Amino acid sequence: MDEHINIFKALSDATRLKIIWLLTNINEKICVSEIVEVLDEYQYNVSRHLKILKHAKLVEEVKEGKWVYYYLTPIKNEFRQLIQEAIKTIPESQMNNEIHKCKILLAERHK
Amino acid sequence: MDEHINIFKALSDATRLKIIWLLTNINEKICVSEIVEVLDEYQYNVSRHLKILKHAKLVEEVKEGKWVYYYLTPIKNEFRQLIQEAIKTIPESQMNNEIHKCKILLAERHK
DNA sequence: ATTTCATATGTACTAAAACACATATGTTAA
DNA sequence: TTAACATATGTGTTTTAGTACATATGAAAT
Repeated sequence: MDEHINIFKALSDATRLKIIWLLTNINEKICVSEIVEVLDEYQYNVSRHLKILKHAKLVEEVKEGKWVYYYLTPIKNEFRQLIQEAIKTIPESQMNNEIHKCKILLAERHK
Repeated sequence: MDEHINIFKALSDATRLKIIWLLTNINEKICVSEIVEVLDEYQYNVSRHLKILKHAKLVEEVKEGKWVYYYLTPIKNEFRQLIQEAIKTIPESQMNNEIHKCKILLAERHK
């Protein structure tokens, strides 16, 4: 019960929902400074929100040099599966072009 | 975006999640005093939580004499559908026998 | 008409979450 | 070894959410 509530709570903030939405739609890991740029939010706030998402077991992290990359925790139960699918249905139009900025940024990265 | 956040926010409280879980599993409308008894919570708190669920468009109400019955808002989009299915996967064991009390209470009602 | 019952809400209090500033930690580059 | 960069966190402040008590509203029963 508490685990489920933690997940709902983690998703009930605009910044955090955007992060999860991005990770869901981009299907790549992304580092803190990239999220900061895409969401145009303070670095310390992004870090704190990521901590909450990690606590809810929605994301995991991997360190690579100076950077810390975050990615969706692999799904291991039906509840998470359905929640992820629900998030997938949130239309891109509602993300006031964060996704667009993100795509440009990721394209840069692949050069 | 805000609508989705409102739904997640509505579900991120134990009392409210229990109410939605009950409605999901009982598949019947239920009145305020019944929820009060089943969840063993103050009447005024239940009323307030129901107001939040109504605001998130998760429940609707129908008045019958002195009583106000609440029921799940009929599902009209995929997001809600998936959220409902996710809630359905939360096992009864996590609801520390509220569901049991509820079943007894509903059985009484059908006499 | 008055009492009783079911539900909702005003108001005050408390607790929890979000935010902002400064700064710490750790890593790479110069 | 110092400077620059990426990320995290301590602390204080503000905002929001939850709770409790009293009481209002409105319907049914006496």
